[in-house]
Amino acid sequence: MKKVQRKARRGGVAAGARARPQEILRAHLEKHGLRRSRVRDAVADTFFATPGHVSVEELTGRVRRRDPGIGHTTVYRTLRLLAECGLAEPHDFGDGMTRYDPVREAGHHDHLVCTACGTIVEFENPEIEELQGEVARRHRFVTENHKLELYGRCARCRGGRPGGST
Amino acid sequence: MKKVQRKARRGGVAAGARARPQEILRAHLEKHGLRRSRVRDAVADTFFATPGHVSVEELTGRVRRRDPGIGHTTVYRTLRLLAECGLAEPHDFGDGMTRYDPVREAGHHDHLVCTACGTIVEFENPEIEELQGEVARRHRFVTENHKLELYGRCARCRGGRPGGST
DNA sequence: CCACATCCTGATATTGAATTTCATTAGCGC
DNA sequence: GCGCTAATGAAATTCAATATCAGGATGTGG
Repeated sequence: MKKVQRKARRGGVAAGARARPQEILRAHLEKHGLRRSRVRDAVADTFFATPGHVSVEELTGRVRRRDPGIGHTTVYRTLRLLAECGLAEPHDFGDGMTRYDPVREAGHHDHLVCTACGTIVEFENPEIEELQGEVARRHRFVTENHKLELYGRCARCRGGRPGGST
Repeated sequence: MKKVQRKARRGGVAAGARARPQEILRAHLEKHGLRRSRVRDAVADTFFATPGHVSVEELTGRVRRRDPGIGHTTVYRTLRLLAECGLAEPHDFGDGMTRYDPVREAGHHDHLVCTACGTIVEFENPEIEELQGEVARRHRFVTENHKLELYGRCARCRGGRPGGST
């Protein structure tokens, strides 16, 4: 009906990614006849040195501390590359821009987002994943991807007050 | 840290909404010193007559079939109003625009999205909700909201081929 | 080491959803 | 009706994301 898959891309090496990120990227480049470059490396290295959930703008800033001339266009492109080979995962946490998570280990993780301070906490929960699989199966879907985000207020932001629940 | 709550708004009457939507909206307007208007009613009525997951653009089209002069600005504003009193729920399914779900009954529902044809299927799963609650509690969050979306290919779009899984 | 085809880069322009602005119109208490 | 104030919608604006394109970098074959 529409073009829904734009963001939810996923490339070759995905679920069981083990080799070092640089290796995976290099393989991906080679496979597609793409070239390495100083700039590309700078963006990728910087990306993997961040704690996570960076926006493109933030990452551009970080990269420029190392190499001031780098354009945001290239950062966008490199992040897309990383997303294509499963090394970066795009997220929309509702603040108007896409944030990218570096994918370091195999396990998928989901997020708790504090609506007050913006803190993002990661968690894994195999039981939920299992139930999701059941739901998909029941509806005859083959899932490629999923996202789960819980929005609320973290302990610090509630600062003592009790508060409700979902 | 940032302004994360822009989209994930939620107003007064929320979880157990029972009264007719029009009543809830009217109460919300009165409470905030806002006025009813022909246009507002047209947008709200049209919205509740849609099957769901409409984009603003689509809804504007539908509303204009009833009242051609209506501007998209007003549709945006009215949807925000509806979201504020818990009658509409904004979603980002990754196709570049926000889609709104009319909230008719109490139960929260989540979505299966086909990445091929764009079909959106709703489902409810109390067990998952329960596990989500546990996760939040474990991290000392009080959740206000959550979203869970499973992306994959529906039976029709797979057209026989088997395919993998998450 | 060089030439060349091709990819990469980044300034700039463009897109498109969403919001703001603002002059005008409409709702509502009196 | 009167007057206050909110609502409306055309137009302008914002802003993340993408496209364009001239010039630079890269790697290959000779």
